Amino acid sequence: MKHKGKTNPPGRIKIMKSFSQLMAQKDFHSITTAEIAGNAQVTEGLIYKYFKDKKDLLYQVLNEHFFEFMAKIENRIANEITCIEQLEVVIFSSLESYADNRIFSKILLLEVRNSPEFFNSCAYEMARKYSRTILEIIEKGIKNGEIKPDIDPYILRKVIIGAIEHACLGEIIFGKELDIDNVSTGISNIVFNGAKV
Amino acid sequence: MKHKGKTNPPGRIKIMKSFSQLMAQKDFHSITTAEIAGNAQVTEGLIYKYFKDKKDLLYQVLNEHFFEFMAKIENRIANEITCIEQLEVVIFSSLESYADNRIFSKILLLEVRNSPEFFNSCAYEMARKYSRTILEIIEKGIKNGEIKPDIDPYILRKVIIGAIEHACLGEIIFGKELDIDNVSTGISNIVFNGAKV
DNA sequence: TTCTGTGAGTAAGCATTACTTACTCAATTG
DNA sequence: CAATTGAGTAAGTAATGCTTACTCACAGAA
Repeated sequence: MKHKGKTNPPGRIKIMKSFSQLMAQKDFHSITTAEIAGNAQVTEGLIYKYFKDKKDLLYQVLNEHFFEFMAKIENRIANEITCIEQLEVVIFSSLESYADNRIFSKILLLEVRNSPEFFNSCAYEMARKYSRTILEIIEKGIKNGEIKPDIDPYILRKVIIGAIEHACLGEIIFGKELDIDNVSTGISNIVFNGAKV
Repeated sequence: MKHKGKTNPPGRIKIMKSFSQLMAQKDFHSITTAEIAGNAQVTEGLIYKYFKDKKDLLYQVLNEHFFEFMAKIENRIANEITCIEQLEVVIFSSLESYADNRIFSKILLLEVRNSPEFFNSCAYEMARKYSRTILEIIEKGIKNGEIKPDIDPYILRKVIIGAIEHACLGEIIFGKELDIDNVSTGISNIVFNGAKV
């Protein structure tokens, strides 16, 4: 019998917690279902009552984190007036969220992208929304004259998201400390003012 | 008996070719050793004569591609005089290489980063070299007055590499066509001249 | 020529792992 | 109280990555 998603039984919660803990220690593929179950003090079979497969568990954990991430960012954007300031807030908040939620960033930036199923998942819808938000701010900024009219908004978005994600990779992979203020103002400075003298 | 690496027997070549073909079709984890061997018309056991494990095969294929990648970039850099032009060449050539070598970019940007062993591999050494080259150009550009002195070279590098990699992800994941000229001049324009009016 | 060592390649098995099936038990609900 | 439903379990299965013990061909030394 499959889980309908109406309730949230303790077993389901324990499994997700256990899995999150393990994700902090090692990569997805080297985590076994036996390990997840053992760590959650549940039997292996129960995992498959609540999750289609191991990857579905990954996506659902990711999704939970994504909600918080988006809520925080959208709140902060609402407090800014100019488009440049809004983009600066996106850069800062993204870095901050990635930095103090290692599991989230690890899953999103390293684990899910290689499996095609992800792009049909609920978590991917959130990612698109985030991306769309950034594009809309850029387009608004071009219209109201804050951003140069000859800039391609899609490319500017690529630069911004790319910079954010790459800045976090070092942190995630090597556990390096990330100076969020420094890096976020650094990125903003380059992207908005340019590096050339 | 383990392979010493002195010769390059036909079986080894067939295995690498077969694996590359399969990587073009699906992701690493859903390729089985049986499939690799079958496609190469070799027995499964032979894989483990030439490669430590499945991942080692992945790294060795990646490494081969990396050599060409680096050779091309270094050649082109040598033809440019100013640092800005050199960085523009790095951006253009990276996009070009990623775009017309899907397997290489797929492996490097999607498959290897999540496994810690990669960072002890030979291929990772190449990646570091690439990264170091970019940093050195930036530092030279700051010294000779082409690049603003208040720019943090590490952050500028993050922005450049991040933009390149993110621009390629869409291509790799969704098979979208990438307008290399347009994207590379777009990235250069933003990074060097800034997006703000 | 014969002997010997070595590298290429194979066949069959082993251990682990993701996932399934058929079940129990307790709690609701009509 | 009977019936149904959801939480949880125990034991298995198929498949997959990897290992082991082997054969065969052949190049060079004696």
